Amino acid sequence: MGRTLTITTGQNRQKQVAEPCLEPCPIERGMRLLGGKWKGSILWHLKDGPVRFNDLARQIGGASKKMISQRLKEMEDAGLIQREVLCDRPIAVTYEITDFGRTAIGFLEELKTWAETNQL
Amino acid sequence: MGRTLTITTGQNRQKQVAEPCLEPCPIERGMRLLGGKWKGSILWHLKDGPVRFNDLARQIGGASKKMISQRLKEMEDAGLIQREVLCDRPIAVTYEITDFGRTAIGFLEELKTWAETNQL
DNA sequence: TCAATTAGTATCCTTTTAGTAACCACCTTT
DNA sequence: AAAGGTGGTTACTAAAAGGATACTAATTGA
Repeated sequence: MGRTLTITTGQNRQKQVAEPCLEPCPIERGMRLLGGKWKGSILWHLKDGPVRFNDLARQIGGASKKMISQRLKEMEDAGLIQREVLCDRPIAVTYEITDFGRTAIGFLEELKTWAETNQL
Repeated sequence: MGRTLTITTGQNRQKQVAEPCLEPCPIERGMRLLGGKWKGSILWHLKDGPVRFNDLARQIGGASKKMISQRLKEMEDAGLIQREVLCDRPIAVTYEITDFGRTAIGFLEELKTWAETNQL
């Protein structure tokens, strides 16, 4: 057993934990970035190269264009992906995974195989 | 580049993707189990042994008892954890990670270090 | 007796999320 | 012209999530 959970009872005779999670711990904060609905899927679909908006929306069946565009914006703000306008007048946009975003792929891979091996 | 994204235009002249995600792919399904708010944290806190309800609630600052009990129930239904009544009349309950739940710890560990090394 | 503990539940309320559908401007193809 | 494409946005709605507070009933300790 690694961690010890110490509970002390102070002179106010109120219980307190030695190491409470001061608000969100790393796991929680990581989840905020990648745990949102469709976020993992989106990042996963970008891992093999830039993808255009409508193609992405077509690939991720079940998510509406509204969802996709919302999540893309959030993920761009988080630095996970990058939006690039290839040209306007035929407008063309691609979304590309950033170096930072790529650091999360290993973890998504593990999640994927975990889900698959446990037939979820 | 591993995956090829083939888009065909049928005789109805409507675009379609070769391999659309038929509803939620493994990543999405995995996230449904572990991605909920506080779920990762809860599982993490159980990894070193059984913990009692109120201790858990004290450790995870920021989450209300209502949240904790809701999440615990969902995670028990998913088979990730196990509830055990030690005795009633002084009521005492512990929550313990199951073998299945333990299979997810590696992945949470990766998420944790990912979040920490990128100072999220 | 008073305060705190145990493990939750109940209620109310507000906020957030998610989904549908329509719509935009502009361009290309038939 | 009509239909389809591009990349989205807007409005509306329903559902879910989350927070705050109070409460239970039995027990323990000062």
